Amino acid sequence: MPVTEFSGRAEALRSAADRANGAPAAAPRRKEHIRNAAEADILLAAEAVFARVGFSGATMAEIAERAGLPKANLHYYFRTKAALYRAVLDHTLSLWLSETDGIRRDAHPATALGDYIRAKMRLTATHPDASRVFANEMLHGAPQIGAYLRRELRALVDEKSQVIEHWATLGLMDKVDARHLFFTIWASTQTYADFQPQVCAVLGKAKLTRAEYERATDQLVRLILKGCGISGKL
Amino acid sequence: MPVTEFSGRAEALRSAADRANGAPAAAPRRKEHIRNAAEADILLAAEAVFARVGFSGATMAEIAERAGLPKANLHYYFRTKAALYRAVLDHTLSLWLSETDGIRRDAHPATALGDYIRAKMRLTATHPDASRVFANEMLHGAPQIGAYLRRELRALVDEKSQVIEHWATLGLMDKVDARHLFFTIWASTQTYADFQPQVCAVLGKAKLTRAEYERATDQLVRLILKGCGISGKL
DNA sequence: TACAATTTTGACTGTTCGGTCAGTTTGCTA
DNA sequence: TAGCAAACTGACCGAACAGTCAAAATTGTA
Repeated sequence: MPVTEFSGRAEALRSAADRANGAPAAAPRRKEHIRNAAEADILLAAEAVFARVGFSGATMAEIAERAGLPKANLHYYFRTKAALYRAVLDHTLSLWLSETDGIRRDAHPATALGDYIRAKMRLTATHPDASRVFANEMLHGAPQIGAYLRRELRALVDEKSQVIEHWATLGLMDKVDARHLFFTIWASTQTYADFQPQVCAVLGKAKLTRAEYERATDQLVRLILKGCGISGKL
Repeated sequence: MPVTEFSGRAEALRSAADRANGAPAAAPRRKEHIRNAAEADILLAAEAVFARVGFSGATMAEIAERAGLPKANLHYYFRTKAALYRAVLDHTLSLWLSETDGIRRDAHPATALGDYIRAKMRLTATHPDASRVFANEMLHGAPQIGAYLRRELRALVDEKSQVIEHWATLGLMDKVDARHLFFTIWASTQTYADFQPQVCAVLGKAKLTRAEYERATDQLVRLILKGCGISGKL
């Protein structure tokens, strides 16, 4: 679900570059795999570079080198650096959204919230660069995705907050401010990507191992469930 | 306690620019107020600009304009953009450190941790730009302050973690991984500065009010104390 | 007041980087 | 295989920017 799109029609037929650009008109179906492959390579390289040095710090030359093609070719697929950045952000946001599905009235908060935290942590572990690009955008005032946050994200959180309040009225958990609870969950999970140097320094490790992630996840789930007064199961 | 310093002698006599630079030799004591005032202005302006657009995005021209002096004058006080950035970071870190004083063996975890969280949140509310500059540095791999993290910060956290483990053996709280608990506290508080656009968007507010900060603080203190099995008081 | 050191400043420079363009190559179709 | 559109590329350009410099102004002091 790209942020920068307003219609929604025939989306599958248009490429990420099309969406981000305005772009060189529809390709005759067959050659699309070339486009798709090239775009995927570029997006991956761009994500890594944007994550490490931010938007202004990134150079098209470095992204090109990392993607293994000449700079001019980058500009063939993505007209401007800004367009490429938007495409990376769009790609990232589509990852972020789908995780809240388990938060439904008929679920039990222990499993629903526990699974949500676990899923969020897994995403952080598997896509740290995506997390960092997102964090960077946020840090700089969210100029690109501010509208998306106020629309889609806010609506989603409103809906899920009602579910949580419902659980509270059923006595399944304490009355909490659900929105601030989300902030806490998001922050506590993403910090393992965004602040990785700090985490590694304090733990005295060169990198975060699978085991360390599990340790962090277990403790966080326990802390938050207990903190919200959610008992073991059922 | 500046990070980039190794000696420690006669520190009060040397200015921030000296420390960051290598610098134009000691001034004859008397005129120092000019230096200090200018440096303070510049650091304030630089913090704001670095926070908004990051290191690479910031221009010396913009910082100069914001500080109300010509660009060349900036370079008189801080030789390079990198030196200025370091000075801002140093200034920020000195804020960050002193907050853990209340975490001592003879304190009760309810007050010690509660006060710590409250202090951290207050710092976030009063110095959001400092938080953002720090976050930015972290996000980009902490090239400047990595050594500091591995030395001072790690030692500090090791020490405080022992205190928390001690509390657990006394039965005052659950056995938790103290280091991960710190990560959670840091992330959950700083998110109100670093991810402010997201927070505001979800809450449907243009800016975070004093009341909203208090609401967030109260909930976070309650959540974490209860989550760690720390009972009301005494 | 004369002087020396510090501070201030506008003008200038070399470099880096986003973006363009004209021309070539490649892949598909008839 | 001819023809055409898409994909690719090296060379180039102009703007933005960090950093320099030489000279002027200010400040403290003897």
